[in-house]
Amino acid sequence: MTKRNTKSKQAVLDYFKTHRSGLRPEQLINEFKQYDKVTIYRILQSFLEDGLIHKSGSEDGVTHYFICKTQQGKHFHNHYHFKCSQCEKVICIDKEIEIELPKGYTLDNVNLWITGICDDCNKKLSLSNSNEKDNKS
Amino acid sequence: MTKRNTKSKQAVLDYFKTHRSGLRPEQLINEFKQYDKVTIYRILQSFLEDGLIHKSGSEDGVTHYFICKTQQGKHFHNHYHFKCSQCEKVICIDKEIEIELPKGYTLDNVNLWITGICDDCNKKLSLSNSNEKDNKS
DNA sequence: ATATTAATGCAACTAATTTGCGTTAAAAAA
DNA sequence: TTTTTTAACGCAAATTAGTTGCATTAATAT
Repeated sequence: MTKRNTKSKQAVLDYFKTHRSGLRPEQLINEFKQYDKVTIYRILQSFLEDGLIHKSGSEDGVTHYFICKTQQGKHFHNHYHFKCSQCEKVICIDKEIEIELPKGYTLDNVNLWITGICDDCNKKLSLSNSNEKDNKS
Repeated sequence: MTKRNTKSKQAVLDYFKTHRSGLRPEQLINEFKQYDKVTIYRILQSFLEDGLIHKSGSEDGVTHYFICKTQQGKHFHNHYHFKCSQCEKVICIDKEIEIELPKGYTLDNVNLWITGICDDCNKKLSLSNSNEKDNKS
């Protein structure tokens, strides 16, 4: 028999769709307390198999899942992950990356994580900086 | 008091120096059975603090450690990690990567993992392929 | 409606890493 | 060189992330 559509799967998929950012299993487990963590892991596994999401470990070793914008199975060198070190949000940015490998090397897959400050946080930071200047005691 | 130089630390550092490839804790634990695994983890932690090595999680979530060629503390966008899916070796390749971030985003750190086939394995593969052709039964 | 079996919940397990604590051994001080 | 100080060590136990087994529940094909 084929796969089944269940409430839990639907709920998790909806959650992915309303969150641009990458999601950690732990986040989902907390968000969906009504379901067992095993169920969450199995749902993620199932979505992976269906090519609905993709998985990537951040530089500090934490697994993140991302909804796939294009469902072409594998995800090649046309996106990367950005983690804001201020708000901790992770987003998946679609942009071609130029990779030049040494002679004789061939490429299968690319996993690129960038840490930095996102636009929102940069704006907030520059705002609070100028406030500090104004209100110095 | 400051940090101490011990036999175990020296041995692990030497091991790093004689291995171009990235090392997993598990590998080191096996290599240095004379030391407790906790000691290995603490040595790695200590080297990290001293900027002697850097840490990076591969796309399948396995932590790897790399000796730092330049000891300038942080490691910025001038290297990436290549894992050969044939021989499983991981090497750190120094090569500038062009990263173009969306407007308003600023960059701290880059962690790039590439999976593919290395030069050595590609050669072996093409060799065994041509042998197959010659010796077909 | 009923039968089939995918999906679930719970408990227990595994692997990777960390913490606590008493002991050992670098290296600073005597 | 000997003594003292405490960083580093070894061992056991804890923690965290993720997995497995199995009996039960609920989608869905008949």
